[in-house]
Amino acid sequence: MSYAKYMPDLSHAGNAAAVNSLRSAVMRLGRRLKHQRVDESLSPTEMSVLGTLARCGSATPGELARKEHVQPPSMTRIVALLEAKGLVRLEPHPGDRRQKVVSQTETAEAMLEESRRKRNAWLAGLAEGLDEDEWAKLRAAAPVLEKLAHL
Amino acid sequence: MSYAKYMPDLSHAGNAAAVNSLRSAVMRLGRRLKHQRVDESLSPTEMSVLGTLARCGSATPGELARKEHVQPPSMTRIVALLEAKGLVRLEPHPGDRRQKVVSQTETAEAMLEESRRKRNAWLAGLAEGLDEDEWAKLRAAAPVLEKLAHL
DNA sequence: TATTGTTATACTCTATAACTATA
DNA sequence: TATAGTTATAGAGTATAACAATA
Repeated sequence: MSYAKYMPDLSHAGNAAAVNSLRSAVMRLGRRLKHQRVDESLSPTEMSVLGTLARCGSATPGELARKEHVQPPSMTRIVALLEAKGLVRLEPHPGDRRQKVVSQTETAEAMLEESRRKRNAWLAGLAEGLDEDEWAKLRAAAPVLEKLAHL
Repeated sequence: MSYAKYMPDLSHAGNAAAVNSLRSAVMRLGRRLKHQRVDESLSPTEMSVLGTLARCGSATPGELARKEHVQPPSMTRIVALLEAKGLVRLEPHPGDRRQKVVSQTETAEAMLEESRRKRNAWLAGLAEGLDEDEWAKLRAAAPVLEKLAHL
């Protein structure tokens, strides 16, 4: 059709292969990482709620339900289970007696840290098969992937 | 404790931050990509079975159960549902009349291709917020991530 | 006797609908 | 009257146990 110098957008076509490769690798790695669980008794959503609380500090059941894309009754049950396991604490909402405030306990914090450690160790073990040049490329791309994940 | 030049292993400590960053970004991106579904009526495992069949060509129900980390009775049900939807074909196993051979249909192939397209488009849209330097880093790391995902 | 796949049944997770308490 | 959360109930997905057919 036309030459590259007149079509800067062709660089996007060049990126298409990279995008396809990234999608495939990220989804596969993500699935395998998810299997590295530290507590088999917690469901994926329960783990996710703990992660959200770790990021946000605390939240009401309604906020959690919206963030986890789950209906309020499901969150009621999840929060009750997490409380029974000593992983979250429930307090009355200051200023609205209908609401509650959910926050993570020290136990949950320690469990999340152990979970991150375990997954990091698994990934690092997998990456032992890489040479120094490949490591360098990963180190360079890591911050970009993080930016992408939070866009 | 000691100096870097006497501890080449410290390069692994230097990689630890990258590993942590990668783990976090890959899991988050993976979760978000999983939500970009082309057919809401298929469960995650059903989609995964189709993906496995696309990679392997065909497999017996027992092989599929092992690959998907699911018990045989669950795979019986999944295969039956996929067959009812016209996404897989069942044939007798040549040489062992206890087994069956499951393979994907053209319909499934087309659906998977559309699914890849949709996720690629979503990811490419997200990555529009990156500059050329960041793109270059992603392009360089993409093959490494693919290698990692298949190790 | 061991293995492949199926049937019968129960458990877990989530959803919708109806209800209670508070705003 | 609207909103936050709960209770009651149903549906989807998976597991275990018991069984049939074949190796």
